[in-house]
Amino acid sequence: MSKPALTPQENNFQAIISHAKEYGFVFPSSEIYDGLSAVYDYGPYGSELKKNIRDYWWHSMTQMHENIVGIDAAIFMHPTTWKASGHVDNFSDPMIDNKDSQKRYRVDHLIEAKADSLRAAGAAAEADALLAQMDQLLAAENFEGLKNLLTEQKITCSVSGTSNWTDIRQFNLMFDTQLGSVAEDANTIYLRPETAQGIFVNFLNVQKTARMKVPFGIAQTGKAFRNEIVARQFIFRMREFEQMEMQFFVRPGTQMKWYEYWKEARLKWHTDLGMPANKYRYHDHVKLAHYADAALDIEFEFPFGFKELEGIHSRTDFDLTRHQEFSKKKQQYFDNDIDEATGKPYGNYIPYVVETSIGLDRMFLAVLSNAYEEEKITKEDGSTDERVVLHIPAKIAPVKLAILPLVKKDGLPEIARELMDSCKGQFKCFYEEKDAIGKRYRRQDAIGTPFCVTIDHQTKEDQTVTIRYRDAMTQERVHISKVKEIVLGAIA
RNA sequence: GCGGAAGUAGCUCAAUUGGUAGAGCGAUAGCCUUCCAAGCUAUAGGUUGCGGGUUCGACCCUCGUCUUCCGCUCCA
Repeated sequence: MSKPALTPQENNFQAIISHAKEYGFVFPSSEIYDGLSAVYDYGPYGSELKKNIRDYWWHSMTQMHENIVGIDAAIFMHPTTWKASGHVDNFSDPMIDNKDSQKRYRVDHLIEAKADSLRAAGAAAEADALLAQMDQLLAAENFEGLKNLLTEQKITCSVSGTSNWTDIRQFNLMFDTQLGSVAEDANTIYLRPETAQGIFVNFLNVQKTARMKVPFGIAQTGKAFRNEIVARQFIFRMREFEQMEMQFFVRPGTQMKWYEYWKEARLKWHTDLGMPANKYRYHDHVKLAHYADAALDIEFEFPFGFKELEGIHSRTDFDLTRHQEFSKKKQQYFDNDIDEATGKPYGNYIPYVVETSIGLDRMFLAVLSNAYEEEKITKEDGSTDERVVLHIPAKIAPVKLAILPLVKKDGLPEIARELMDSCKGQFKCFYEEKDAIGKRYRRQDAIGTPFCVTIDHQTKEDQTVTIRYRDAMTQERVHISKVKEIVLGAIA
């Protein structure tokens, strides 16, 4: 068996991963100990880029929308939170593999399918009994019993047609740990598998203290943790990842209007950043999660195909209602606005929620893979060359401006240092006087610096410098005093 | 998790049938002073992913393990 050739896209993805490591964007976690599966660290330029993406999002949410405020909730939450949210019940599924076909199934799906076929054959009572038995075994976490049930019911794999099953295993997607220093007194708590619940449990705190009126939103960025069975594709699916999400609380009945609004608004956020529209598409969910009445993904064309980048979910009043039930604390809002239909205030209700949730690490990967180019250059003498350049939008580029004295003598470094000092308080700058100027330009290309400024001997005569643009590789002379405003203009 | 493939310096790769690792690029320091990586000098950097086994001797053979990639699978 020969090794299948890599497609150009896969090849490109490998190159992006290598580039990310080589230039200090993303490192495998604990690499000196052979790494830790599906965990990555962000390096000097990676952490700048990630922070810039987060800031751009935060700014667009909490600063550009007067009715959105932010919070920063803890990763640890009361364990009941996850019972209310449904994660305890729905986030851990008993799985089983068929040894012949090597297909994996959720045990409950297999049994439900059998029940459906029984019902179709007119044995509705038998089907109900089967499901009742399954629920009982699931509740008791009796995996042996469940496997016996599969055997008794002669449930087979649809691919191999055999019932050569492995043992049932539980995959709990939530990480747990102990709260409290004394083990026997400890309670099991979970690392949050999503950030959303931190917003829901603070709904009234925020609404009251910030004096918010429906419709309004609460934004948050932060880490979430999922013990994925398979976590792969670089930073696309990690066990520890960062979400940027906003829960928008609306009057019941208006959720579809807001769902449409945020569907448009969120795609616009991406294109406003300069990301290409043709690499985006919507993907409507056909099968909805238990909490949603509408849901879609904004997908991005990664090097390995179109994949989910962001989700827009109409979560109804599911979460707040559940928290009200479990906490016994009312989660309602009093709406003083007049309902034109009745002439009276809308009164008390539990708001509906439209969620926008984007993976920061995925956005990082989208930006990086979109930016990466191995560009062929034709030089003035007709020979060709190649450069690796990251076309990162200037707004979020790790370094905005590189300041380069043409030579490191004749007083040029002093002028360059002066410019450096006047700019570095406003945006991230990089100073370098080593090596030929062309080499320094290429190094900046590799980390996506949009502007380079070169101080030469003419600068001493007329205070002009050369500003060189990353994408077009063109350059022009401008007065040294204009440099700061050119950069600020591009990143505002 | 299953199946397949791969791990040698920061990167790309070498190293006859098994004989105790080299190059280019890159990096660092200096010289040169030149607007798109190409000059000169020097330096650093590897228990060959890790751990056993076979052998006089292992980068090479073998077993295990870790990591990564591909295909399934899973994914609020």
